[in-house]
Amino acid sequence: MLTSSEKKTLKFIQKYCIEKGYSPTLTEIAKGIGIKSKGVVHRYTKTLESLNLISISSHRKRGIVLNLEAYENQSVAPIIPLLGRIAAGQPIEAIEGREEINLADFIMNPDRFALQVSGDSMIEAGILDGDTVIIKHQNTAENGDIIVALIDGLEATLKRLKKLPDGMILLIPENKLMEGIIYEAKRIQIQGVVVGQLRSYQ
Amino acid sequence: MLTSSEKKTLKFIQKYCIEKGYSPTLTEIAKGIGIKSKGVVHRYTKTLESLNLISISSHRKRGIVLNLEAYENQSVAPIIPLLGRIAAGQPIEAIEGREEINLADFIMNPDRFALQVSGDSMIEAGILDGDTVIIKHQNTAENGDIIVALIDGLEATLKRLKKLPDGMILLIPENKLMEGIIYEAKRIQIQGVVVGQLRSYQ
DNA sequence: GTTGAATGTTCTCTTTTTGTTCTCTATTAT
DNA sequence: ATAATAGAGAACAAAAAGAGAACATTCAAC
Repeated sequence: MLTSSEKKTLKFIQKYCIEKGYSPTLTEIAKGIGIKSKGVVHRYTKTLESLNLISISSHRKRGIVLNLEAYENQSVAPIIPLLGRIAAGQPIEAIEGREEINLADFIMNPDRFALQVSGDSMIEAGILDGDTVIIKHQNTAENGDIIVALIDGLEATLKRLKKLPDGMILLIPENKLMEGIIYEAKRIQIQGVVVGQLRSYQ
Repeated sequence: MLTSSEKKTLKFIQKYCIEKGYSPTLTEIAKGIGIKSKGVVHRYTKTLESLNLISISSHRKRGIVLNLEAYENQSVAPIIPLLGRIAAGQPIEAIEGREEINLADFIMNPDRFALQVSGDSMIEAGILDGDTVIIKHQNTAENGDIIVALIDGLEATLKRLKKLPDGMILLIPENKLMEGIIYEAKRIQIQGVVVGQLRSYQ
């Protein structure tokens, strides 16, 4: 098990390598984790090396290499490091306060369930064929929510909700090729609201 | 059988480990369960150890490790039920075999990290401004992969990769309003490949 | 090549934090 | 009354964190 300083050191190295494409010097690490002694940093990196988390080319400057395979057991939690914000044409920008993203917080909750999306009707909302959407089970929704609606108790569909002033309900697909359809409110039963979406590229 | 204080202690340790990825100190536990004496906490952890619920590395700081048994009754796994497939105009179709989706399987793995996306350059690939992408850290990629590329060791960007026959590299944004740019291979450093994407609507 | 600044390595020392072991007291249930 | 459970807190042991000096090696500029 790593001590907290060692963990801090590893995180700093990881982040630095991702952002810059080369590894930091001991002094840079020291500054990065808020201490003054590079000797101490050397001790930490040696520990990380002995745990096979990094490799060090002896005496080489910026000679640290991340061992990408070896991050197991580091965290039991569904937590992945959130390194920052990426945009075209700029270095990766740090996001203050948030250093990791907890998938459990992000999506999990008792009243949630997942649905796999089939079809292209929500493509312009960034929900593609094959994506998984996380639904919060509830019977009401606000204008603009993306909902799972049951039409006539029979057909289920994923659409954006708009309540019309005359009490009718408009279900809008997010696809230029398709048109929204207006229903009497009593024909529509709201099954849940989309609270998350995820996609795997593997 | 556990006393209520011991139970409280175990729960706190479990929660702490899940959230932080490392174990709490005795003082942190004391504070967490609302008492002042770390000596008392030590007694509780010793009991938990004797019941094989946790393991303690003697004298090590943050040396507590959860034992698997302590885990299972806790339903800690990041699992949400996967109810089926939804498409416009049909009842929700059950997916056989898969009844739940494990976020850990889905996205987590040792060498992953997350980046928050800023900008619209990948909008037609369903990656919107503000989404989080899960990156697998690797230095090579295949044609068609969406990659984090470092240009000239300076600018970081998220683009689709195309290796041209003449050894040049084309980075393609997924946005009709933007154009791909061709670079010499040596200017481009691949930092990772997008393996997942997620979005929260909350 | 030679040189010098930058960087990595190896020490020793001190301080701080944390774990361990006690003893003492209070409360509660049987 | 007795035993079990809670808790406070002191005293000490050990680990971890950190400073910093001294030296070795690289590497780029000359």
